[in-house]
Amino acid sequence: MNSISSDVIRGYNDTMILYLLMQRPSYGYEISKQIKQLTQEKYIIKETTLYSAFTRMEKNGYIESFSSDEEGSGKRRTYYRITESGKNFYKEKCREWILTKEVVEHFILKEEPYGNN
Amino acid sequence: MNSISSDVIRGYNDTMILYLLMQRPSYGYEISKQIKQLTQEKYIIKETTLYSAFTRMEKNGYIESFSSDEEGSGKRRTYYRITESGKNFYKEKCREWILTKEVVEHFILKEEPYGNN
DNA sequence: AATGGTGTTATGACTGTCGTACTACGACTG
DNA sequence: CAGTCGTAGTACGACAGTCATAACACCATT
Repeated sequence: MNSISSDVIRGYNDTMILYLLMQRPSYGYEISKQIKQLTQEKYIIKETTLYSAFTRMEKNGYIESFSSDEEGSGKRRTYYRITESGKNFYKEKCREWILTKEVVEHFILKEEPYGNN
Repeated sequence: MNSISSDVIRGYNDTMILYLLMQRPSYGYEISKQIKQLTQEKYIIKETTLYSAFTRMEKNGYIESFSSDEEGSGKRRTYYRITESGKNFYKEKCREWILTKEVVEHFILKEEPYGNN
């Protein structure tokens, strides 16, 4: 087992999604692909987690949805864009991450890279 | 607000507790004090969270409880010590933390220390 | 016609954390 | 000596985020 449990990443799903939405509006399937790629498959977000994050964050005013009235075909997608409030939330989360790192690292023992046991 | 939300630290409460139990057997109240001190009050674990972590981890075989038949007075305490299985779990969690850091940091923008906007 | 990739939604369960409240003992203090 | 503070733990029910499972729908390729 060398991937990441959800309890550990919990609380950063929103941050990840918002980070990607800060670059450009996007939709569920694309976001999930990007997370997979960026983390080299170390973290793969579950569909249900992703979509429920969307609805939660929309309810909180962090993102806004709009339909892709793309000229072309019938692929129905719901796009999301980040709001100002969402940007602020994201920045707060980034600050919180710095703190969290500090806190957690007090409780982590690093193994010797050339351990001899 | 400059402390840490529980969703973010969730999944590391166990790790923190186990870290402290690796140094010596201990009990709830002491553990909670130590976490508070070590993090300079940046993180304060809730009683209920702590004690439910104890019962969960004992059930999972990561820790064992024993009563303090301390010679002295009637202070009733339940001590816990870490098991071999608990040590392994802890080490796994440390490895996972390294991974998690890598993963999350892909999605974090660091603010310029001398930002000029 | 079947499969695989794209794209989303619904439902109900589970788990860890939390708020609130309570018990209990000892020591200090006004 | 009643009240408060620090120590130490437990009970209960609620809640939020994640998950497993499943289904729907369209398109392209085989």
